[in-house]
Amino acid sequence: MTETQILNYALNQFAGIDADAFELSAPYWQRKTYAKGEFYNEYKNVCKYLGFILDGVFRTYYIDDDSADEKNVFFYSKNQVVVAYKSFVTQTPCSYYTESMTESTVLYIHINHLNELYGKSHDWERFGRLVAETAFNLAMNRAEQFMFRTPEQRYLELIQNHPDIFNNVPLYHIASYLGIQAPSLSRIRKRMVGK
Amino acid sequence: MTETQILNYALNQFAGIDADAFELSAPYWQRKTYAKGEFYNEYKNVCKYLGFILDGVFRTYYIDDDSADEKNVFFYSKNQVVVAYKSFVTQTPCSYYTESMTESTVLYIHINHLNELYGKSHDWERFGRLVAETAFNLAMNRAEQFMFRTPEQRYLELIQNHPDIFNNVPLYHIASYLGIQAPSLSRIRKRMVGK
DNA sequence: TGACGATCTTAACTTGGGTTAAGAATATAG
DNA sequence: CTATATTCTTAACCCAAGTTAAGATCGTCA
Repeated sequence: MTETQILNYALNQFAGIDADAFELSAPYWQRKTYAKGEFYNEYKNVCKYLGFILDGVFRTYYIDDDSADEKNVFFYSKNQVVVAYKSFVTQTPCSYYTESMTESTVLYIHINHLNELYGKSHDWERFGRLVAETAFNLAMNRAEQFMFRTPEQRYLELIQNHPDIFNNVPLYHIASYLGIQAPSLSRIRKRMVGK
Repeated sequence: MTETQILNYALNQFAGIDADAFELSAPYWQRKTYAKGEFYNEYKNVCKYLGFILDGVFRTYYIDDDSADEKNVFFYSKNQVVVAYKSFVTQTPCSYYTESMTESTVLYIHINHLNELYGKSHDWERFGRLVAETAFNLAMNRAEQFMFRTPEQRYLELIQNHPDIFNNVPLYHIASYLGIQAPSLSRIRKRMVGK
């Protein structure tokens, strides 16, 4: 499959974008490769693009003023959308950094073109709504992980639900995502060997 | 001001709903009072109504299978929307309970009527989008509170940003919302006296 | 393959929340 | 205005995560 076909297929799966609707969007998608550590969007920048990950893993992280260290907020991997959602929909500066953690390839579309598509087709309107719901679910899941689960439970769920991320990301980044320090994650892993 | 005028004003503030658009919706709004402890929506029920709180405080909470105790997820108070958002937009059973914590008064609208309004007016379409954004912000803020702040910081921010809630809710419910036990909140409060 | 840098684990100690149960303070109703 | 229920605080003990620094392991590239 060509990259365009992959995108077509994925958009159809995600939001029922049909061949005609995809045709409308075809001229707008651009391709970009990211080096490891390259930013998708930076702190204080307005996010103008919505990206579809063909390959690679991205993370968005927060830099704490006091503690000065990075806290991972979201991971995004292959066949997922990468976007600084709030910044993108409100076109306001972002509070986070979003960077590529590996060599990555992305197809992306500009917000103006997306807005244009919203007006042209119900399929794309539905896509917009589903991206909104996805963003909400992402945020809500994150809140629930912290409100209802222990670090150990969060760790197990990550391995279960996102082995692709677990297998491609250093443990100290996993720890940060789980809301704990690297030594704590080591202890959790050690404790679990007995089970 | 009559209750309808209050609603009209609030909808205009929130989403720029103009007089004509409000007129369209007027026949659909219903009024209901809730006794303390009465449910707005229950676990496993599909949330069919979006409510506007004229007076009172609501909470949504989660019941943990293991620990068996309630965990407060959101508070909603006067002049805010109360709705089990995910259940409402997807019309699927809710994972939470949402109940009134005080005597409350609500104006509510059925999802079918709201969908009807979306088709009839751009003002109402915008309203729908803004409710979606509000829900996202609520969830994202909650995630951020847990990812980036200590329990003490969360406590201070709650007092700062939501004194109305702080003043109308027992401390053990605040503790649950902050993700800690009541004795821990007492310790935090004691620690803070010195500052 | 050998050396360097990156990553992961471990140890020792500190800190803060969890748990349980008792008691103090506050509200509420009779 | 007392009795009762509700809410809040305190105490004592436990346990998990934070912190810091050292050492082990792993990868990579010259």
